[in-house]
Amino acid sequence: MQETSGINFQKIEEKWQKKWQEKKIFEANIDDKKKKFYVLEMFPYPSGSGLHVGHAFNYIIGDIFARFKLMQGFNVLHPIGYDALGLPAENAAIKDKIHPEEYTNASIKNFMNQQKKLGLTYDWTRVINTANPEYYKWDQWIFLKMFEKGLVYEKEAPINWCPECDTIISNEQAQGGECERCGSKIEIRNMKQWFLKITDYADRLLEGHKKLNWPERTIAMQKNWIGKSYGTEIDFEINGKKWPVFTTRPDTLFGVTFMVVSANHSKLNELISEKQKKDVEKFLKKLKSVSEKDLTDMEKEGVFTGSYAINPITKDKVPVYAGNFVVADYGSGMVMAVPAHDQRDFEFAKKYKIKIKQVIEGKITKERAYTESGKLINSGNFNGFSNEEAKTKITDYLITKNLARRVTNFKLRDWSVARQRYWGTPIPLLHCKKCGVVPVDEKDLPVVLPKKVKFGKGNPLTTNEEWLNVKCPRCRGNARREANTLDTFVNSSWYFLRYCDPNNKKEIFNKDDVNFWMPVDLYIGGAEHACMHLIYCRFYTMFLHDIGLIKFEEPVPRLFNQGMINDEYGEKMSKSKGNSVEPLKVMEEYGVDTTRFFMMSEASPDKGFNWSDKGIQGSLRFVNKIFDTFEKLKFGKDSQDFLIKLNSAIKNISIQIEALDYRKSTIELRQLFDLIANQKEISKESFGKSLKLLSPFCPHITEELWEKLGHKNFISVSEWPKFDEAVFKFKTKEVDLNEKYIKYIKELIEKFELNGTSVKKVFVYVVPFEIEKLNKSKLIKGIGKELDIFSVRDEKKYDPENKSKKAIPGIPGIYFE
RNA sequence: GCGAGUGUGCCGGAGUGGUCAAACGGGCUGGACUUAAGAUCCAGUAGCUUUAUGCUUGCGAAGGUUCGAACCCUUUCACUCGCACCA
Repeated sequence: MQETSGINFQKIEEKWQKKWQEKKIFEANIDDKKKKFYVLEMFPYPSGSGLHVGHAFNYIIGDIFARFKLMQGFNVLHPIGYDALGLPAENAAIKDKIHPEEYTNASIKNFMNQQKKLGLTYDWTRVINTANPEYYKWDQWIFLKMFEKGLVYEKEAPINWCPECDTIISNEQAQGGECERCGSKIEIRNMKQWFLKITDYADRLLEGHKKLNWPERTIAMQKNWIGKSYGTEIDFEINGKKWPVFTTRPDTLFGVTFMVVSANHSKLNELISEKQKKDVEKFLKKLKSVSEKDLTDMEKEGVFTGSYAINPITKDKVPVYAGNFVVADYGSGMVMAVPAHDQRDFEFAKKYKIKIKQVIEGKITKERAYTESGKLINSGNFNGFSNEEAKTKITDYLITKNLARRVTNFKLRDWSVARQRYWGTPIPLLHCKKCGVVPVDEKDLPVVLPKKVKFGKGNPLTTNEEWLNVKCPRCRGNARREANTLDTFVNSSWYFLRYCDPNNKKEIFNKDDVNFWMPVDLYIGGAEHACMHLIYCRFYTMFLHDIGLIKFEEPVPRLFNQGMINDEYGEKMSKSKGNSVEPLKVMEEYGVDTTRFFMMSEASPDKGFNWSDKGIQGSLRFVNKIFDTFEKLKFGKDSQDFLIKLNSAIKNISIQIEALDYRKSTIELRQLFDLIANQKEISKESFGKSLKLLSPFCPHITEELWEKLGHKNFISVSEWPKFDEAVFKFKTKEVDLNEKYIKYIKELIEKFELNGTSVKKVFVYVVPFEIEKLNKSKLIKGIGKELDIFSVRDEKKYDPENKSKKAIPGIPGIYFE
């Protein structure tokens, strides 16, 4: 605590936090008389190191909104929980030689204690913990429902393997060829694995975007990730067999001079001739030595397979190459190459001296293919058509010959959900020798994680034989449990539903509760989840909707991405760099409210900022000054100036909080309290209103001063002040329009009178703020005509239909009678 | 390459057609208070002079629209973030 402040913030904080808790003012209950509002921050992964500034920032942003809505009279649900399962806990536990469960429970306890110090409006009766079998039971239950509906399947596929985490990870978690958790280079392995058929929902995930009030870049990222494209799948004949190839450019079919199959294609062997075998093997070996990450920067390379493909339309025979730049699991893993009109194919053709055949008019240079549109040439019957027309015509022609189909392709892959690690939700499936894969009976849920396992290399769950061996519910024979656990993103895909009814043991949730509180009216979290959690949770919600459990398809109509907080020099905070700021230490030193106010005044919540201790001094000054002002304040009558400021603050802050533009509110509050400090006297009521405006930002000190002001209720749940427009009519200061403007009006009048129109009266528009300040008589004198003044900001708002005021075309702001 | 942004004083950033040398913070300079420091308060912080509710210049750059542009349009440059060989 700063010695100089003289105010014991800690005492005030503890006092009010205790009172809030005792009176349960933040506990949510279903109440049909009030409108509900569900504010949610992304629940944390409880790591051993406790809260970092990013957490605090996240919670405070949500808390201010929740407090605002509470004061506006909404029935607010503002819960918190812990995303407790997952690899880091397991790894940390192994390192510390304790059980992941103990590690996690200790971390949660620590997190909760720290969160409670922030003065947040959480409803602590609704806390959830995903590591609790009562929670993950329902993960398993949903999984079985998906299994029932055919959305769960097992297949051998190339998957992302993280050697560091010793497990498979999903595409979403392996972006850029690096593990999302630990940053290790991802290996591609072929393994039999469990998938959720999220691709079934690809179209609806895209479609749903239209309904969402989300940051555009988040939507753009999701769209990009889902990657829908329309095209044509054309059959080429290779060695007497049909090979489909996906293209978005069927118009260039006459220009195909070679084919490229992915070097990772599962049927590559069928294409390799005896003669080329050695070359291909050499090439594949070389590729293996390069990680996927480096591959993206690599030059396009390939090797001739020895096979030729027959172009279905020209009957040309073109060589088939195996290449490093073709994605194995997109389309059919093979592309038709048109070097004249595709830059990649162009580079490849140059390198391997393959023929380039131009089929669209345009300039091809030494370095660049022609990728723009144009008229078709060298394309048989299709010459002369624009390439856009040709896309349709050629596709139609091929379809009549049964050589092609119109298809839609997605970049989105099915969600690989199985993890070969311990600290996750056990997959509720059994392997029976007779019956094959059998789902666990619903009544046997939850499948609880066995406590006794050996941690080390490999999957710990395979070390407990007692747990693994079970009877098959179908044939009563011997079966073994599926030893994989679910990706922890499964746990977080529906947790917001559980908050609505967190302790239900009989069902996943009470439908009435969920349909009352959901959807989440405001969801706040980091942008890094755009293509993971935020896609998964939409998928889960759609699924639960489809099986009739919930009425809505989109869980989060409004999303807010908070910015990052970096250190003073703009560097990302990290423990290893030693530049991280511990929010609780700062709060101990400066007080919670000061820190809250500081964080919100540094930058808009969506932008983030570079943390500097210097800045917090300013906020401390502000908070201290409020106490100081209160001591010196004389209560009496409000001045007009102050009433105007207070009411504009009420109006502005209400709008700003609604838009999560908190930074501007902190400025407004500074100005307001500065003005209060300069008032000779002020009414108690107005001071109270000012405190209310500050309350969401600085809840403890405003509670304290509210009490000192003589109130018996909590300011936190008092009524948000109302804006009084009547106050504004007192503005009277005079202002002149600029001389040039007057001159311009005069010139116009002259022009009109020269044309024979006599001008009797002029209508002038000014900005609303100026209208009461305008020196009208001076203006009339300047122009030499009678005039009316309009308070209109935008000339487009004028009513040109109103015949009595004739508008001069093209010239805003002046009207003649 | 594609997508989303950003560019204003010493710094963070307000301002999105007329209230504008530019809010509000921070920093710096000077002053008051103090034995001193801190805290607090006051003044200054683009240039010029006639020191003024003065003039000029100015909001990445260049054009344009307008009586009037940081704000609208066009071109351009720079930076940040995200995705990326998706055919």
